[in-house]
Amino acid sequence: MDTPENEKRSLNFIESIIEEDLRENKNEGRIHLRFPPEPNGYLHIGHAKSICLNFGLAESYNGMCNLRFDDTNPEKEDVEYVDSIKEDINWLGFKWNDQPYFASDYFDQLYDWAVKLIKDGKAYVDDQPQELIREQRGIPTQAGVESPGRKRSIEDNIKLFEGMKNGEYPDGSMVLRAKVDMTSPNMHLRDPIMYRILHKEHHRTGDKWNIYPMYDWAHGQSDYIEGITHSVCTLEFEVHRPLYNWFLDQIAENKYRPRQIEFARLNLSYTVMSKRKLLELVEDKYVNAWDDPRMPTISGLRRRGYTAGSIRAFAERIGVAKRDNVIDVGLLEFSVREHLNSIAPRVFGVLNPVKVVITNYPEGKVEDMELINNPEDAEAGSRKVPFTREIFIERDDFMEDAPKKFFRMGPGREVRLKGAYIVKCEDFAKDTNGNISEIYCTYDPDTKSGSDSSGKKVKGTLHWVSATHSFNAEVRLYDRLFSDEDPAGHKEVDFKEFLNPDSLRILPGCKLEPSLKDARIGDKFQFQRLGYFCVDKDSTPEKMVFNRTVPLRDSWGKRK
RNA sequence: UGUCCGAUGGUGUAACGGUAGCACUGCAGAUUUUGGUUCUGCCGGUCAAGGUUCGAACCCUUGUCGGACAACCA
Repeated sequence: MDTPENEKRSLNFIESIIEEDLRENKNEGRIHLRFPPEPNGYLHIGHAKSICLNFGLAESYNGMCNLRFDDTNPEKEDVEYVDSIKEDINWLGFKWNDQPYFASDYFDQLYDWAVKLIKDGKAYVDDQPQELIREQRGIPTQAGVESPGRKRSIEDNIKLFEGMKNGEYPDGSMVLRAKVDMTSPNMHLRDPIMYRILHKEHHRTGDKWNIYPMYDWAHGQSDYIEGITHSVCTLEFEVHRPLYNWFLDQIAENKYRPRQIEFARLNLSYTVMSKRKLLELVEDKYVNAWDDPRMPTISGLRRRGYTAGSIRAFAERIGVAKRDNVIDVGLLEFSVREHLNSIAPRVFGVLNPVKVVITNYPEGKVEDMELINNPEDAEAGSRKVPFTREIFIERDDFMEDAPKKFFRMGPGREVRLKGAYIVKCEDFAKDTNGNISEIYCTYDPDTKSGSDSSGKKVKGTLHWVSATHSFNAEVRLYDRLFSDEDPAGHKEVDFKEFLNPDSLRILPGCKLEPSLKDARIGDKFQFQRLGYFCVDKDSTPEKMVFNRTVPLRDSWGKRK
């Protein structure tokens, strides 16, 4: 702190590698990363970890980070996804170097390099059926057998490969394979497929190509073209690294090589993180959309009310390493609360209202009570909230037979109405079903907030809204989408079996203080004593809709 | 019977051969006109066995456990 020159910030293993490279002046000291999403789905919190890592590394080491779309599979990819991905990265607050890059921009170069490999005797066309190729590959514990295509002449290979490119052959009829080693214990080195035939329109190259490169043939080469120095990816690509390096060695013209570094992907408790499963939830309508506030997508979290800052703080807190990990979803919630606590204006909203009549308060009288907007932020100022004879309080804040530790309202008890008066409960009424229908209180005029001369001390303070000035709104309460800690971790049980039936509760008749009428979509508030809420995009001038981002910590509710 | 990777409190993550620290969670207390925030304290950990060393979470060996790899997906 005061001795920064002596203090060594602890580094994660990737930072250690980078600093060592810097010391050795590798790549003339350039630091250049990339975030390479496939545009086949929406980004989720796991991607956020990767985004914060890559762009964050570029920021802290004065380097650059490219956004590159890994768009080599037109069967799954779509512009809808590239747009959402750009939006999400922007929203998180990161700037990519230059324009977004696309692997599809390198198709010509990739093709030329493939031809070079053929000419070098390092690649060949295989026209065997897919099943045969798979069989010949063998299994991890047992070597594969070589394809007859390996013996084809260079001339024939060139001709066939050209034919593939020109669309002379049907889908699946042949592939281009690298000639590496069918006996390698690493499956990825057993003559991996470089190109497949796909007569499919690509969202950027149109119908120009009838063949598309595979991931392994596209990725490292793209890194090379862009001058990437550190190619950071997740652990499942670790076994690809020898192939990544092999391909680079075939095409590189100097000693520069991008270096692939793998880290452990994020797992969150009570959450599924695979794109396939998230897509299934959307397509089969288990949730309403990709940005459903229950989704772990960046767009879902944004709509839920999460701030970019809280997600970045979360990513910082969870760290980066190579061991498998499951982060408690509570840590993500902690991160939003922490941020929202410092910035969210406090307001009154009653979710489950019950009417209180203050019998000794004059009918028709309105007092504007001065309420602090945010005790954490002196700049936030204050606002006026109207107080009247009839108000609403939270149904949960009243108990007919209240235990000793219950600090709220009950027959004969005194509580403070925050920012207003201390009231005493004198009586209550029930409807025919036995539910409390009205509560009758008296107030003490000497206890007005800010000018209390009574000397009274009470245990409980309640939020409230004026029955005549508040307005109705819909509030949506969210709970975790899955009831199991690891919904995707059960071999015998489909993850959808663990869907929480109460993940969304809609409260149609909530009562909000009048100042909230001016709130706009995305605005965030602390509904005092309840939690953090934001205005949902479903809001209309007639009916406002609020999402509960996260409840406040509740040491009372936990105890019960 | 294959190759690669990993193993530090309940959960994450540091310690780079020299006092096992930090965050979240949990528990206890203080403050509080939010049972919020803030503050204080506490509980709790190096997978196992050998070896190297004055000294090992860290280096070596063996074992155990976990993960990844057998799409014309990325």
